[in-house]
Amino acid sequence: MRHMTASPRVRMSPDSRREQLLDLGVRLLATRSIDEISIELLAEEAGISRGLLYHYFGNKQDFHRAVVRRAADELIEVTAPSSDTDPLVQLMLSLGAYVEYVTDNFEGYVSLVRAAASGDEGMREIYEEARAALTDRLFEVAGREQLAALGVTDSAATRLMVRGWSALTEEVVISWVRSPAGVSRDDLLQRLAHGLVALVRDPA
Amino acid sequence: MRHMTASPRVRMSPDSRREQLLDLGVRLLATRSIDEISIELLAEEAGISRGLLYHYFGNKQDFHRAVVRRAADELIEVTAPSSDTDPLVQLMLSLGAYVEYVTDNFEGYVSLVRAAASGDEGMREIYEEARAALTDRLFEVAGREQLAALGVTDSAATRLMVRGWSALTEEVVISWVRSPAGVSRDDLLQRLAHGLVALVRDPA
DNA sequence: CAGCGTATTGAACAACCGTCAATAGTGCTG
DNA sequence: CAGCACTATTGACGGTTGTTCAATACGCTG
Repeated sequence: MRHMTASPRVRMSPDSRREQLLDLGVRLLATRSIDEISIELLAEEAGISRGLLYHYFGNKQDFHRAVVRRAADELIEVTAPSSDTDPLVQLMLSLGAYVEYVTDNFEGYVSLVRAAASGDEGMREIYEEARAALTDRLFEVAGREQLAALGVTDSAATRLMVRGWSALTEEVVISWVRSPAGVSRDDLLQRLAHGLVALVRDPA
Repeated sequence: MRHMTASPRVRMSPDSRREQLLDLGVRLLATRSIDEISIELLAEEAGISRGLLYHYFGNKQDFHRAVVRRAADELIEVTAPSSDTDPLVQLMLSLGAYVEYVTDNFEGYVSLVRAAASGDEGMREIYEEARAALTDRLFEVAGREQLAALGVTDSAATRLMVRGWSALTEEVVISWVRSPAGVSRDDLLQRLAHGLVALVRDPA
């Protein structure tokens, strides 16, 4: 039963206030889509006036972008690459961490993906960066030689398919978490990992 | 130079009025995202009052859904399956038609995909149906035996990967149309088609 | 051409975004 | 410890857009 006491006025340091608002934004993202987070709602939930938000973020769009960026950063951090030498093992581990994140953080993750697909250009840019960060590191650890050994060469077509695989993975994992339908976690990871290799391998 | 004459009041039959509004909605979708189509804008563009829209559609959400449903139906119709017997040829032809549609109708298509990813549940439902219609027919024409010959059996895992392949195809085609980066149309189609087969084939 | 059904309007209300001058915490200074 | 300055914070205001509803007028019918 909070909110009963309309505390008079709390003056915080700009940093902690900003932090508080961003955290709250990410937390709210688990319950509603990004554009259901109105300034109105956020201000009330944070116990501040609407006007204050504009002291920290230029406008609603800016705030939304900042929230999404933070959520994306969390995702990237949590699914950080391990230090295994075998690129396929590496891939499986990363995928596993990713699946775990989506599982534990389902609603929030869905909101993140949705936000990325919104009309806003800057929003999509943020998400593109995050996606790139997630996939690029998979290829960085595997040297050019190791990739060649798998029948993979770097090319525009390859990059295109990797991008596609990202979209596939998102869709499949979200769908799987919603209803696994008897598909085991290991099977899922196997198919995704092998899928990437198959999609990216040079045509015979 | 329309809009100069604020024609006094035109009384149309409910059917043609509804049609006009939906068509206009789809047309506007080529220029802006779905939620940039405000009632305000639409009413002005259609030369009617804002209030009238509520005579035909319950609210903005309903109208947006109707517009997206219509756009999705157009896509399905345009990429209708041919009558070739070889499922792989069939797939290539369908994919070709799809790529052509996206090319000719780029902005509108992007808006459609974005709308589908919006927060609205009903919106996504509409899009899910459309996606299912697009992929299901690929598998219907190929009989169970033909699929078996390709090493494919129907299962939850298969359906999951098909769904993922849809997302992949969307992403890849949109990305390719934006910047082909030297990848030929044939190469694109080849990779998508082979990709589907590889993703869906039973694990060795 | 009068009358009727209903397509259509426009005013009114609500919710929300964004701005800005005024207010009041907080730390510093003498 | 009192006063001061800095600035975080507020609240009221104007503008846009979604939604409702009683009043209006178009076009058909007898």
